[in-house]
Amino acid sequence: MALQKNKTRDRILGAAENIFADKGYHEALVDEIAEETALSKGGIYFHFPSKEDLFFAVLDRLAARLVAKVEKSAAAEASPLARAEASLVAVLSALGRKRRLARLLVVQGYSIGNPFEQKRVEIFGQFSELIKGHLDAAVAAGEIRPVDTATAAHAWLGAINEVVIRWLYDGGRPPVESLDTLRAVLIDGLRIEPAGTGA
Amino acid sequence: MALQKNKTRDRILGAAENIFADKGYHEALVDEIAEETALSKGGIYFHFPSKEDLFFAVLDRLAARLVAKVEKSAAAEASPLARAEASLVAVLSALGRKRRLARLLVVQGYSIGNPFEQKRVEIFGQFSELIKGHLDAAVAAGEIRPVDTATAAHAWLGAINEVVIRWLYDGGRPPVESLDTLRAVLIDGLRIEPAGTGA
DNA sequence: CGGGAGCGACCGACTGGTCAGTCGGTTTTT
DNA sequence: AAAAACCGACTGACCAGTCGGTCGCTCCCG
Repeated sequence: MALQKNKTRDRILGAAENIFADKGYHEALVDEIAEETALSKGGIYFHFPSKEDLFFAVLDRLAARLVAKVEKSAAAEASPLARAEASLVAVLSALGRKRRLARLLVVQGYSIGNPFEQKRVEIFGQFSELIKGHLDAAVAAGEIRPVDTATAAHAWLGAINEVVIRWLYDGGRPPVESLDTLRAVLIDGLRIEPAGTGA
Repeated sequence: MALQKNKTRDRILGAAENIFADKGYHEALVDEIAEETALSKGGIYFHFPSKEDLFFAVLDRLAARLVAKVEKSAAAEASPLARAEASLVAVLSALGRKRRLARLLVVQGYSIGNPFEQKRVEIFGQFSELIKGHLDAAVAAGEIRPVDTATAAHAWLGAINEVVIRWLYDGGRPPVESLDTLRAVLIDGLRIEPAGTGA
């Protein structure tokens, strides 16, 4: 019956979420998901046409849950900027509460296996060290406020990363043309203006 | 001879860079790389112990080139903040000039195949739309300066993404504890302060 | 009221294609 | 002649997806 069908579907989605979160897409076997569901491989394929579709369904479900949560927190605020800020808080705390799901949504989704993620972290680390060095110096020189420069450096990197990705996929204008906006977003908030208040 | 060996090694790295950039890790076949190098598979394996090692060597080479370029531009500037900003510019323009390599370094390195990247873009798109909406409203309400809200939203997302990733791997404090820094970096630069100058 | 036809849900052994990596052998260099 | 560089057919493991079949339920017909 239809009800039963959806219940099983959900069971599969739940199990798949676990397995994918633990192992990433390539490492996860459909047979494992079947076992965790107490179903057979055929049973899985009765509900989903392919492993890929199953994976996407898992991601969709996860993203939908997160979007709902974020929108709810935003709705509680009065001003637009406060709503924006509330979204920021909501995403960070939601992801922070569920490490495994964060992993799935944020990296595993497009990852390849553990050593690869390690390498990615290593390479990005080089760049964030570089940025952090400059920010530290800027703090020391009194050019910017004394923030947590490590985190700020990661934020910079992430921002750059994402802007480049959007350019790669949306085929929009090259990343350099986003510079003004990035400067406004990333730098101006840190700056100690001669005329400004500071904190 | 040693020199010859390194020359061949470089030829392999170059070919591998191309293939990996085009197809991503999983889709790229060692046989293809061999063909592009005008070498046999065995020849490749004489120089690299595994496909994975080869891939990492490609990434290392790429990252090293980029780091060098970035450090060079930074060195030309006088103040720390200017050096930080120069790095930002250098990364963006370097990646912007070489789309394929950007792809390799920024996404393919830890990607899984095209449909997956598509899905990732789709899901992240939902969130950036959400953020963009709030930023647009904040602009309309005169709370923040009129920046390119789409780009700003992507920058936000990327920053969040990266902060979460660092937490996942470095096992540091949960992401929410980075909030103050993120607020400083992401929000304060946009804010139109009652006392501030603005532009 | 029994039986059997139809069907949705599920089973699990099997197939077919794919590739990373190997290895005995050949060529080139020193 | 020894070693280094390279060849390429082959293997072994892997795993997504298939397919003929089972099981239990409902509904209709005699």
